[in-house]
Amino acid sequence: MEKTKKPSSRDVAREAGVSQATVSYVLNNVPGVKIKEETREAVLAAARKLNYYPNEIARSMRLKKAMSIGVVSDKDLSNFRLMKILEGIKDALLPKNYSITLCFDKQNGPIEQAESVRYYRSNRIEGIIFVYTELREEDYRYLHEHKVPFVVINSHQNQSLSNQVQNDMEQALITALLSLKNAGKEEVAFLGLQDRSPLDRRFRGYLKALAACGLPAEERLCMRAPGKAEEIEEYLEAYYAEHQRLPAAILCESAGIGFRLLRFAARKGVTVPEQLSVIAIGSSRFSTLSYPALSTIENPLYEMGYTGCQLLFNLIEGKPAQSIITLEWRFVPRESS
Amino acid sequence: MEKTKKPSSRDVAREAGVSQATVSYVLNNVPGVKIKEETREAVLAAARKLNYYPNEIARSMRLKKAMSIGVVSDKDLSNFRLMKILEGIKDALLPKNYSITLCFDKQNGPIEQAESVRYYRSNRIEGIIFVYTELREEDYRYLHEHKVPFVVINSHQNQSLSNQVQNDMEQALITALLSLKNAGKEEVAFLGLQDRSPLDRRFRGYLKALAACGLPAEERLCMRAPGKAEEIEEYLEAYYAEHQRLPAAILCESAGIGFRLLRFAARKGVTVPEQLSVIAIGSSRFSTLSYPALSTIENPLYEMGYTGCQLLFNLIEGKPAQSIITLEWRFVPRESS
DNA sequence: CTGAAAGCGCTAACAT
DNA sequence: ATGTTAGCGCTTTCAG
Repeated sequence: MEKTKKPSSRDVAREAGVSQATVSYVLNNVPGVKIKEETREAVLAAARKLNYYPNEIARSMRLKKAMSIGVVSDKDLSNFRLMKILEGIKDALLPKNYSITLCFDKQNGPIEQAESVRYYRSNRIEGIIFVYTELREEDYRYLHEHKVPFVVINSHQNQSLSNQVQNDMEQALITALLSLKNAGKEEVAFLGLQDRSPLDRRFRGYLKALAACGLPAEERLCMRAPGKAEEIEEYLEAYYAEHQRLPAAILCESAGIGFRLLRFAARKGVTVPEQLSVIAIGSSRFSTLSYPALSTIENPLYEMGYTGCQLLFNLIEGKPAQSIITLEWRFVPRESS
Repeated sequence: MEKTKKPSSRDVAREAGVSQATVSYVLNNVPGVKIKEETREAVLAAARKLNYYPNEIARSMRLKKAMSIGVVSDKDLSNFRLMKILEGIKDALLPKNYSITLCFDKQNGPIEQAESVRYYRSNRIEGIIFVYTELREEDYRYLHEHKVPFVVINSHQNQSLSNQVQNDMEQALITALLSLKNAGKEEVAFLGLQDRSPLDRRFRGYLKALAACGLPAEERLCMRAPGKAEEIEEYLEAYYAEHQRLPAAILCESAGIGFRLLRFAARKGVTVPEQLSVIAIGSSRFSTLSYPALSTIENPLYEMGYTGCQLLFNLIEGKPAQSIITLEWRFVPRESS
């Protein structure tokens, strides 16, 4: 692929018979600089004739702005989440002509060696959006100390840390439980994994919503499986063997777990939603494709991306801004409840 | 976020008591340039002391290399595909220290106005990877004419066009059909959409594999639904009403359609795989989460990304390279067949 | 209203 | 073995 030399603003200037400065003025519509209509036309014509497009790298260099922001995700995140969030980020970026640089941070190493942070130090990006389940506290500290503009978009964070797009699922949770209650299902269990501190918030939300709805909270209804999500069907098997039945309704910690519960119910011949109502917390592009379609409580992914990005720009531009933003989840009933 | 001025190579030079050139030499390990161990140490020490990291923008500018490639996807693509491909691209990029710039092209407009192409013209990226179901022929022409380094990664393309990572599913298809035949299912239908020229290849592959396996091809077995994927259950309803039964085995055009067929079967009380075997063409992260888990014929997404990226680099660097690469699909049996 | 000139941070001849 | 120097393509004072 031979490099056909691209014209520079200098070439355009020569072609139009003006100076380079003038070219810059008209092409950027620099405010406060008046250009005679005649010269402006000449420049535009020359640019078109030569097929000129400004070199963004040179521009970046001069302006000392990378014109790009980095987006990182820990790989465990469902792709659906990330893509939806990316769409939101992109739309927020569009009017600014910024681009998205995808970063792939290794999860284990110290954050100062993460690709995203290296990119920032090298001026390749102006800020970082972490789409993480959880950013370690030491990483927060590091980023703050080094004045790296960043925001964290997540749905699991327990504490209210700064630079964060948070979300509130309490109301949606109550709406969901109420719909169960109205359907006569007074016995609502929670199914999740034991060792998942990032998702604890969901369990606590469940407990809180239970109380708000006047529903009983019993030990038997807290189904916390040991091990990994892949093994949850074994847990259900054991639970079923012990209790000889499933609760009337089960709220699942994640969509993945919801699907597995659906699998289990189908295997056991438990009909959903007649004998068992299932609702999962979290979005999935598969929700409408399972049988029955999975009712979910969804986080506003697109909006999280959009606002997160705006937050980041406020940080980059040093504008005063509230550094924690909260968005609402919503209950989307489908066939399984 | 106040900009704490970052040190430049000049600062490092001053600190180490050497020239800027020397700094560049040691930091880049320029081949053919010998530096006294002593000075090298001094430079390294100074860099560490000042917390110096080279400004990649300036470097890009000088080198006339953007150090980034653009990746575009038409939004209809399942996210799973894209993410897997991105991982492959990333790994191919890693040793080169190139980054990924995500581009979002509008699907309808002319390609010369697409973001990816604009980024290329502006020197923000050095080449483009299109993860497209189909790139229009006029777009191919445009890209070639303007000498834009690009490759297309897709699984649907009918014709053998250049700069493409292709794939061959014939063998995998035969393996799948054979496994059906061995299970006594001699009647294998194809379920897909009518108006989907990009996916026609799959249908033709089915026909070919059928012949190769000595299986009959009947009109009744070609289930081509009108309308969109969302409406396929209605089509199945009609088909069922007309024939009073489903074929013994059905090969689905895509994973999404496979899931919908599973839904339909569950609703009708048709047991899978006993009464009906289901196999879908395409990868999905939900294959293991449906009930029963969906057997699929999967394309080598990661490898497609990886090789696609290498192909692109050959183009960028002007190396001679075969411009069409073919990778093999593979059959992954699960519970539904 | 427009031009001349400086310089962003880096690399690579070319000198020494 | 290292230093000098000249730009890369752009924006932006500062003059005119």
